[in-house]
Amino acid sequence: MGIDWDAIPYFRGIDPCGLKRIQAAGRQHVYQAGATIFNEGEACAGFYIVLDGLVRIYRMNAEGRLHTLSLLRPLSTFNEVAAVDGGPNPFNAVAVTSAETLVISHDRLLNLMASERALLSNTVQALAHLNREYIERLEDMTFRSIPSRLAKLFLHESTAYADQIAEAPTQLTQEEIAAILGTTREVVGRALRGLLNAGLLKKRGRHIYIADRRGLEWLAETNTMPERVLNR
Amino acid sequence: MGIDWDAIPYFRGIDPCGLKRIQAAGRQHVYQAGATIFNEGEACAGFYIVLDGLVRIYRMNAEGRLHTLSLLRPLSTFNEVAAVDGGPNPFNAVAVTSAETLVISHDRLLNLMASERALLSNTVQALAHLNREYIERLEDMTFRSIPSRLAKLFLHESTAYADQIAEAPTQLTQEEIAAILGTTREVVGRALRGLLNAGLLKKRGRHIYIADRRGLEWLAETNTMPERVLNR
DNA sequence: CGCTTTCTGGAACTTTTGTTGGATTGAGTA
DNA sequence: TACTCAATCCAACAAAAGTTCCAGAAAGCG
Repeated sequence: MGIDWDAIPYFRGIDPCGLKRIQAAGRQHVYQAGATIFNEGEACAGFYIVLDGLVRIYRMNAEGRLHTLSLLRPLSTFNEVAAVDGGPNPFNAVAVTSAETLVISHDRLLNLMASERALLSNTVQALAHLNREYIERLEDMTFRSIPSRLAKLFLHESTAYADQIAEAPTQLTQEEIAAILGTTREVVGRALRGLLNAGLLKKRGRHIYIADRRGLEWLAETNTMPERVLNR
Repeated sequence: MGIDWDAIPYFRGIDPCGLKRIQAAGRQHVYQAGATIFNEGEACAGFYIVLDGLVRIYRMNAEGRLHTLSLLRPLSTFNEVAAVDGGPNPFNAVAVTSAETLVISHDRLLNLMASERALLSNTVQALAHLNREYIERLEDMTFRSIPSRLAKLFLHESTAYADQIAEAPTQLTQEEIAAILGTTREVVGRALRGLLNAGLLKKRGRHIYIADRRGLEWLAETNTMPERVLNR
């Protein structure tokens, strides 16, 4: 099956010939659910493209608590940093579901960047974008409370799927959410209860829906619970 | 006065002719102590090189608490992310002391990168490096306690100046340290007292010295106070 | 279906961090 | 020297986050 290269920012504007060389430089890998893709600190594993499945990028502290930096779906890329500078992998990667990836080694990536001008400048753009994301997350961790980060997560996940009023990151367990926010399950449960009580979220059966988008936005931005606005 | 271009990673390996063109593309700016260089969210201010003085890169939350992302000395660079993607500045920059900078606008930087191959690939490396730093700081914020972050800061600052056993970031006020760690002055004071009591740091007059490097490293890595090792 | 496993709800408690406010020190300056 | 301003110290308190524990609910499976 062909890959939709244009859906991956790194490969935009590269001619078919170049794409062929890139594909030839890559190796495909299949992972079972739960399989480790690579570990933090190990020698550079190369540049990865998720072709199928779900991949978790995470870090773990000494006590075993883990922080999910991202959950990646197909056509997302990861480990660009190590792939580019050849240093050790900056985080762990694991296949959440069974997954398939395309890997380009550090050496080959450098070669490709040397011959494909567009790849090089796309990489600059992509790295800049990544940087912005990290700065944002860093500020979330320093300035925002957990309810606020949770609100942000709901807003983000809901718009990611569709702009419907009601969608929500409901397939995520509290454990997963905790790992994303960098806290523990209990705390997430408490915060979730808080948002439900405040009327920002609503539960129907298993699923949680956004009840008050404005309120969530307020909470996400200001870190304070919105005054109970009962105008609806 | 000439600039030591080789001391700036971005410009390594560029021939004198290219350096001349780069310098020609830059504009020099002088700032008084306390002057704002640019603000977060504003249109891209370009690529900055600190030529003289001390520059603070920071973010601020709604309540006015500020988070110092870095304090930059001469020949450091900043705002590369916005300069490269042309987006809004991701943080604020202010001259702490009177300062001098060289600025290259987004447009000109793109032109230079188009003609100077080495600049382009150096930028990829530099952005990757920046990324690693942010990942590291993100993990510090998620996993480490304030005493632990403080220990890390002391270790980092002390080695930054010299590898002497006793140096310490003592010219920083508690207020400054608090902004770097993303907390408040009081908390820093308390943590500092804790490290002094634990015998990890020592105070002589105004200055604070590292008394037990091993202990600090332990604290920075494990987040737990080292058992009182009285073997000295 | 019954059993096991995973996920959730929620209370009670501890620890850490943030906040407030007053006392003290010390460097610089009139 | 006396005054002033900034930095520090420290205690007491408030709030947020982390921990422990147990009881139910739902999902998956033999």
